[in-house]
Amino acid sequence: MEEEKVTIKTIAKIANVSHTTVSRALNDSPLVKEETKKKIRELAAKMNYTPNLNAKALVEQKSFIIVVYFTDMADGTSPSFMSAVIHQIKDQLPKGYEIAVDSFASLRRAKQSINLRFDGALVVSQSASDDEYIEQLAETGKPVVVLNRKIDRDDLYNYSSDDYAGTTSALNYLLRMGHRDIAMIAGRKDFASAKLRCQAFYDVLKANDIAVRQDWMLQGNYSIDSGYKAMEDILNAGDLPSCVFAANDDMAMGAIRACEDYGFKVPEDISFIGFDDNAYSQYYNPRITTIKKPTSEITHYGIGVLKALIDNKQPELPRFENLKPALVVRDSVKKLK
Amino acid sequence: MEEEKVTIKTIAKIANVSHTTVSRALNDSPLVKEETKKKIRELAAKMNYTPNLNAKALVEQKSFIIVVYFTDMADGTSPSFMSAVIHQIKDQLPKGYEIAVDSFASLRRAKQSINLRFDGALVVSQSASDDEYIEQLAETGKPVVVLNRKIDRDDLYNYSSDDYAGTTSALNYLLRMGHRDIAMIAGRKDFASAKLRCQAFYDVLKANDIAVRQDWMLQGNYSIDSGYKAMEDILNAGDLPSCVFAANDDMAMGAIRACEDYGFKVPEDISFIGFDDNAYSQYYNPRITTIKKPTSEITHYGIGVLKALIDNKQPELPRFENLKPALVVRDSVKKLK
DNA sequence: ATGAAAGCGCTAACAT
DNA sequence: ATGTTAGCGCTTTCAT
Repeated sequence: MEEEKVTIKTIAKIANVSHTTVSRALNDSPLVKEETKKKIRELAAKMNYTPNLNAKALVEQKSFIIVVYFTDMADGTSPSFMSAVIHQIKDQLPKGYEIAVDSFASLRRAKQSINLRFDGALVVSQSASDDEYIEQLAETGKPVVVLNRKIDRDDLYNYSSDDYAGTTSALNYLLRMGHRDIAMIAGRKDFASAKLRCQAFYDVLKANDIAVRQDWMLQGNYSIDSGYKAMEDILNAGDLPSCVFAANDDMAMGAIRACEDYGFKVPEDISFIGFDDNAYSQYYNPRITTIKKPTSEITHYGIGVLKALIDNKQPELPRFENLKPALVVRDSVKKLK
Repeated sequence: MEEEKVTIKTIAKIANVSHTTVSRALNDSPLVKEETKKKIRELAAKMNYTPNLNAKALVEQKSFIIVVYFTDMADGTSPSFMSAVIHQIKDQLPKGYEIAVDSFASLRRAKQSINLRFDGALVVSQSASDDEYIEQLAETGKPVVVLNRKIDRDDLYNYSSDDYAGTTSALNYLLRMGHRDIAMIAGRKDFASAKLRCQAFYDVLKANDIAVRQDWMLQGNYSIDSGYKAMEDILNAGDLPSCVFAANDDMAMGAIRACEDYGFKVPEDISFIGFDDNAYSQYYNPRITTIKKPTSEITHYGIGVLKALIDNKQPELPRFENLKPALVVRDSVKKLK
C-alpha cells in the first residue's frame, strides 16, 4: 500500500546513471542521448515516479501555484463567477499547476498578509479596499491580473465591466419605454460596481430632468433577500414607482417576489430591470429584462493574459479594457403609453 | 520595489545568532530564551520576513496544501456548493494552508494522475467513476474525506445525503396531496444522486400500485435548460401528468418556465416538486416545494473531520453518515381533492 | 554525453 | 540555551 518513495536517485541507481542524468532525461534536455532518455523515461513510468514539486519549486524559485483572490467569498461574489473562473483557468493552464483560491476578506479577518507562494495571481476585485492586497501582490514582481473592477494603476493588467455604461443603457431603455417614476435598489455599498451603477442612475435621471426621490432609492447588498426587503419598504411607503432598477438580478428576483406577495403583478403593475443576466434570469417568471455583464469575456481576457505572462510572453491584449455590457430585453418591463 | 529576499540566515547574521536559533525562535521552540525569541521575532517582522514554504515543505514532507476535488466543474456541480465548501474550509483551516481546487474531469481530460502535493483532500463526489481517483488519493495514506455520495469502502470518512429517503418523502407528500399521475425529470445519468432519486421514484410508485409511464419519465442533466426541454416533451405528448417530480430545483425551474410558455399555470394546471432547495427556490414564482439537501451539514462534517485528521486527532464523528434531507412545503404543489 | 559537487531555505540530530 | 552539521529532492554549474 504505502509505496516507497521513488526519487530521481532511486531511478539513477537502477538505470546505472547519475541522478543528474535522470533529471536531465526527465526534463527532456538535449544533453542526453535519445536512447538513455527513453530508457529512463520508461523506468520512471514503471516505477510510478512523480517529481517532488516542493524540491523542484525550491530550487527553481517557483511554486507551481496560481492563486485566485476574491474580495469576499462569503457574500457579494457570485458563486457562478467563482466557479467559472476556477474552471476556465484550470483548463487553460499548464499541467502540474495548482489553482489556489483565497479571499481578501479572510486575510483581513486573520490579519494575514498574502502568501508568497504563487507564480501568478488573478484577482477578482469588487472593492477599493482590495488595493492594499493588490499592492502586496504587485510588489512581488510576479504576474498579477486584476479583473472586474477598474484600478487606479496602469502597471497591472486590468479588465472590467463598464457598469456605468451598462446602467445608462438600462435607464435609457426604461425612458424609451415611457417610465419616469423609477426607483432603484442599490448594491453592496463598498463595492465599486454598486457605486458606478448608482452614479449612472443619478446622472441619467438628472440629465432627463427627473428628480431622484430618496424614498425610491433603497440600499440593498446584492443578496436576493436584500432585494425582497428593499421592495417591501417601497411597497409599504406612499405611491409606487412604475419601474424599479435593481442593481443586480438577484435583488430583482427578491423584489419581484415581494411584489407578488403583496399582490402586485410584474410587469403589469410594476416593471423591473436588473443587472448581470445570471443563470436564472431568462427562466424567471417573468423573464427578467437585464444588462448582461460581460463576465465570460473578462474571465477569458484575464486568463489569457495571465497565461502569457507566466510563460514570459508579451500578452496581445491592452493593459486595460472596460468591456461593454449589453441590454437584454425580456418580459419584466412594460411599455407605458 | 524588488525586495532582497530575506531568509533565516539573513536574520541570523544581523541578530548574531545561528540560523538554527532563528528557526527555533520563529517556531516558538522552548529551547530558546524568551528574550532572544522576542528580539528575533521583532527583527523578522521589521525585515518583512516570510518563510519559504517550499523549503519548509521539502524538509517536513508536507505541502501546506489542502486539495478539494469535484467530479466536474463544468457542469453538474452546483457553483453554490463549490463556493460554500471553499469558503468554509478556508475559514476553518490553520493559517498558511492553501486551498487548491481541481476536478476529476479535468484530470481525465488531460490523462493525468492526481498531484501528490497535498496534506489532505476533500472530495465532493458525484459519480462512481470518481473511484479510481479516490483510490489514488487513499493510496497516499494522507487524510481523505469523501462527501456527497456514499462510497463502497469503509476506510475513508464519508458523508452523504440520503437521496433515496428524500425522494421517498417527496413522493409520499405528492401522494398525500392526491397526486397519482406523476412524471419525473431525471438528473445526469452518471451521477449517483440521479440514480438514487430515480430508483426511489420507481420503488414508491410500485409500492403504491402506480404504473410508471415511460413517456412521463424524462432524462435531464440537472441543468435548467434540460428541465425546460424535458418539460416540452411532456407538454407536446399526449395527456398531462398532474404533477412532475424534478430531480433538482434547477430543472424544476426550467420546466415551470416551459409550462408558462405553453400557457399552463403552476400549480393550478400542473404541480411541481424539486430537490436541493437552492438559493432561488424560495423566491421563485411560484415558490418551489422541494426537498432540502443537507449540504451545509455535509460540508460541515467533512471539514471538521478533515481538520481533525490533519491535526492527527481522532475525529469525533462516525466514519459514515447518510444525512437526511427534509421536505420543504411551499407553493408549487396543488392539493387535489 | 555523462558525472561530481554545490546549493535552494529550511528543520532536526547531535554536539557543546 | 545555542551552534554545527547534515540532508530533504531537485537543478545547475563545472569538470571530464
